[in-house]
Amino acid sequence: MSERAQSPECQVRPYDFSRVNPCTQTLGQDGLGGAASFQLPHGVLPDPSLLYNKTAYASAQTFFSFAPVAGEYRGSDQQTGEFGQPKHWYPFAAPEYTGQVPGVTAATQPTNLSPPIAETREQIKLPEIKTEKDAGDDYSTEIKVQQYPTPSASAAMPHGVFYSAAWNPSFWPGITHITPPGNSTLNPSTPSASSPSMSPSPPSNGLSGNAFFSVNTTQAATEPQTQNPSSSTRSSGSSSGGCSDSEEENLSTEELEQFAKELKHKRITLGFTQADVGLALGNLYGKMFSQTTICRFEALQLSFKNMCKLKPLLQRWLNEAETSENPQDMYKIERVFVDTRKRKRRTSLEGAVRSALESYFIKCPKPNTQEITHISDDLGLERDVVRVWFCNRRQKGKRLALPLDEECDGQFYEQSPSPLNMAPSPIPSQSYPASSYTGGPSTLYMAPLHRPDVLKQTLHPGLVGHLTG
DNA sequence: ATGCATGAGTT
DNA sequence: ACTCATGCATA
Repeated sequence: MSERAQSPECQVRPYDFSRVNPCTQTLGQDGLGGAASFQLPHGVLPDPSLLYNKTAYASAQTFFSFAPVAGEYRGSDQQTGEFGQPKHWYPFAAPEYTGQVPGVTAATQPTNLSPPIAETREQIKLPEIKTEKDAGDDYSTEIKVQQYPTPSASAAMPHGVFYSAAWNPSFWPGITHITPPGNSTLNPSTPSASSPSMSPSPPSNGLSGNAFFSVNTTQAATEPQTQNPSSSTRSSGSSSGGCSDSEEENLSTEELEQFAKELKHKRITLGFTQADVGLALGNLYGKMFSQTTICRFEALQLSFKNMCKLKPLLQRWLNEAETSENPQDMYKIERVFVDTRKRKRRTSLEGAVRSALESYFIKCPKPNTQEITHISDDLGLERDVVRVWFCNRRQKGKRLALPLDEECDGQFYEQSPSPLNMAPSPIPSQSYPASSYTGGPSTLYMAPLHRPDVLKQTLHPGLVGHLTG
């Protein structure tokens, strides 16, 4: 069994809403019609150009010298509701609304109305890596504000061109293999929103001119989508089987891919942001999600299981949104939460350090305590930072198949017999295929590996298992 | 959109 | 100590 064969299959638990994400992103970041995008993280007007400027990972080379103390922490001090809009403020983490009745369309009654509190945080700049040090006071009581954007933004219309969904299905259980001859999973010819049937209810947004806006009421209507058994061997793993909680059916990759695309498309058409969707889910079904998650869902960057788990919810939301008279209501429910918990300040690793870590990773993706210490020592990082980095790196490696070609081509990293022997090779490897990041969103999800053999060298057994079956 | 962090559940 | 789901913060 692979690692992913874990059982908590239906752990769609209420979660803890004490930490609700505030992401106030708006349309435009989707890499699609990017037009109207006025998001204000902290009252700072971002430069639209920035959003797309994925200036690769400037692979700092060769030295660990201290980064040019160019403060990277934006001086985002406050954000005193600069939107004339009223904001509902929940002084204390709203009690879980898990028990909410599905169907309560956006009717969330604000318990308390208060002016948002200004949040003040100080910036800490460290030479190389920025982390929180004594910032205990920094984020002890941050107020998260969720404000809703103007639906009109939906004017920015996509054109049906999405990223070339190329997340590697081969990492998912059930997806037997890569490139099955013929009916390959990655069929660019997504026959999805092909039927130009107008939506049953063009939202009051007045944006109904999208001829290609197809709504498959059949599919969306009643979520029970137990369809398409075409998915070969799925879910074999955890025999925990019975997931009474959510209808996580056997979905095929195509389906998910298809749905993700559809979701994104329609979401944008309806004028919702990813954050809106996440919020709406919470209000409608009691499970809130962040912009990040919705984003990852659309980008197919979640695990297969996770995708399957979320699909039904999103499906329902989509259905609601399409049917609703006032889709805007769905996200009008701006909320503010107070997160009293402290979170370590996100450390920002310097390019060179990342490269070094990457090198280490290639040699040994799973360093033990000792090795971690060694690495952290060598790079002058906190052990935990290193540990977490590796965790995330592994996780990332599973989500999207890394452009292994690049990594494997670099001959210098052979899998040393004994990882323990890792030599601190600060060789800023070209591990980070910066090139691939410059070409825009679509290039990121590049070529899913088609070389299981090569994979073995780099990935762990568990994954290989899926590949070689 | 993605890097780093957190926490629950596993192994 | 790891995996996995998820999210905050940031580019």
